Amino acid sequence: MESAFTVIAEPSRRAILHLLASAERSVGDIEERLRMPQPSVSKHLRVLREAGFVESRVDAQRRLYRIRPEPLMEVDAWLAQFRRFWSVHVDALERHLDRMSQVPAKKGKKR
Amino acid sequence: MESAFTVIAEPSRRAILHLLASAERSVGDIEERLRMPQPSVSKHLRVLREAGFVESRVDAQRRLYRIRPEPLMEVDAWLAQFRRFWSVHVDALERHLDRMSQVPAKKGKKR
DNA sequence: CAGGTATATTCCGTTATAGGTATATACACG
DNA sequence: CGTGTATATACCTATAACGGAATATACCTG
Repeated sequence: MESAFTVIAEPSRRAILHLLASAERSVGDIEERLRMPQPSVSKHLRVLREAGFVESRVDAQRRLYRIRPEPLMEVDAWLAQFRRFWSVHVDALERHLDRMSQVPAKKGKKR
Repeated sequence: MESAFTVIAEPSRRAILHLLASAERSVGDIEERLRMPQPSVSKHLRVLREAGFVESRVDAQRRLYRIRPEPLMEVDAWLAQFRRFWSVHVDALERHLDRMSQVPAKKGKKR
């Protein structure tokens, strides 16, 4: 199977995923929003589907596609090993925000 | 310039980045740890360098390569739009771990 | 400056993939 | 059941990228 990384290497596929991030959409919907030929959309959706990024359900003649998170989580997990390279900046920002907000959050575990 | 996504689509390049995540390394070091021909290593390092993933410094005849976080941060930023798809599960895991750990962390903001 | 070590580059052949066009399948509805 | 709409697939071509082998460059040391 295609690796999650090679699948999202394609700009059109990232654009499709971006669209689906906000809502479930039909092929024709994607086609017109991205101004992309319909066979291209279908082909990219096939790749996305086979790699587990999306799933579809039938609605009359249309197929409605939506995000499946698993492969994206895999990418996220791979990225984890590098977060310490920029977490120092994030921590600095966090400290800054802590100083700014004078009301201490009682249950401070959630961001 | 090559997109950060296409650069990390290559398994050998992800392997190199993984190695560099733990320490700065020379080309020969990478070569033997990954059992990969030296020209391949150099060529992948060139791609990584030109895309901003790594930088090198000179140490006698050797070049020592280390991570630069910017392109990885870009990938991380792109992933952000999808986190809500699995954050519910992460929260569930977090609650589970909270229940498991009977000693409440006094300064619970850091993990 | 000669020889050795470390790394980079060039050249080449193979292969995978994206895009375009045409066509096929699926479903709805009169 | 025929026509229109929505989506999928097949076929083809061009191009880009990887890997391998050979070679070039850089730098150190005696």
